[in-house]
Amino acid sequence: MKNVVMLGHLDHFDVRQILESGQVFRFEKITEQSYMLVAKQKVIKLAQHEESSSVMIYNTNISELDEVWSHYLDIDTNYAEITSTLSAKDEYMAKAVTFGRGIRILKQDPWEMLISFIISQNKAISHIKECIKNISMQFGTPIEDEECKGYYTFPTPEQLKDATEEDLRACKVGFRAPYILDACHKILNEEIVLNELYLLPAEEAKEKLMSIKGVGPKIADCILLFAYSKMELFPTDVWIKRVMEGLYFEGREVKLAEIQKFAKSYFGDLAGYAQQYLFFYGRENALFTEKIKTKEKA
DNA sequence: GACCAGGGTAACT
DNA sequence: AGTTACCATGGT
Repeated sequence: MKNVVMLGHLDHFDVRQILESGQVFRFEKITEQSYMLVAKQKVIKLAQHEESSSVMIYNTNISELDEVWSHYLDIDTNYAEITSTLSAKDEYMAKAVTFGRGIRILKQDPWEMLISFIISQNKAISHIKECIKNISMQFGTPIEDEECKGYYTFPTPEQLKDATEEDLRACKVGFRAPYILDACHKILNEEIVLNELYLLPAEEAKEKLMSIKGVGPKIADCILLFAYSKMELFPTDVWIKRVMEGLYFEGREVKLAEIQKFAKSYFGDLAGYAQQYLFFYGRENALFTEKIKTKEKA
């Protein structure tokens, strides 16, 4: 039976920061303090109390928390240690960690991450969310739930294989439609077995993923970080590139390879975490100053 | 209407 | 090996 579960005394856990840090796309903001989240073929509501910061998870129960959500939400990782190590690196990193101290890196489904980040290329996050919602409604399965209606699972490869390129374009994925179909085929004919990638070193897993059309180094890094917990990776998108150039390269433009090399030596096994704090800090600041600008104009 | 978004591919030197 | 045009779509 579904109910409510509370996570109390949990530091380094901010629902908004976790969901709005660009790692997950299947959520909706309900109020300032609560979100709906679709994951693991289920729908839950996450609500966080402003002062006590305790988290309520609606539409689940204790055993499901133990079996599913605790792992998904990365509850057992010691973020106190991670943040203190990163904060000691430099002043800016310390600021980023303070700003996003409630971030956790979720352990999401490899197949869903693969398709989601193929869609992500050269798109804004809000639009990525729309595309994924369209695809789920079109090809996923309605989630049977007394409390939460109108939600759909992310389609399996078997469900998605019936999609035509036109179907996918109708979901607004544009030129990425053939990429999605190629991913589908390579999974179904077992040219790539996603579960085997957990066991491979990051570099080998990355090569396999990049044999799929539309999957380059950045997208492969995202999949490996957000689904396979390869925490040493440092996905470098346009935001991270700007932040890194400003911080560690005196503002001059540098190659992706140079940023990767620096991040690997500077952040080591914590590169993935560092990347997430920097992304969240850099992006929220940029969006904030942009908002101020447009307000001044008006 | 140009420019940008959690980039990558293919066709060029 | 290193550049560059182009790729859909929506927002500013």
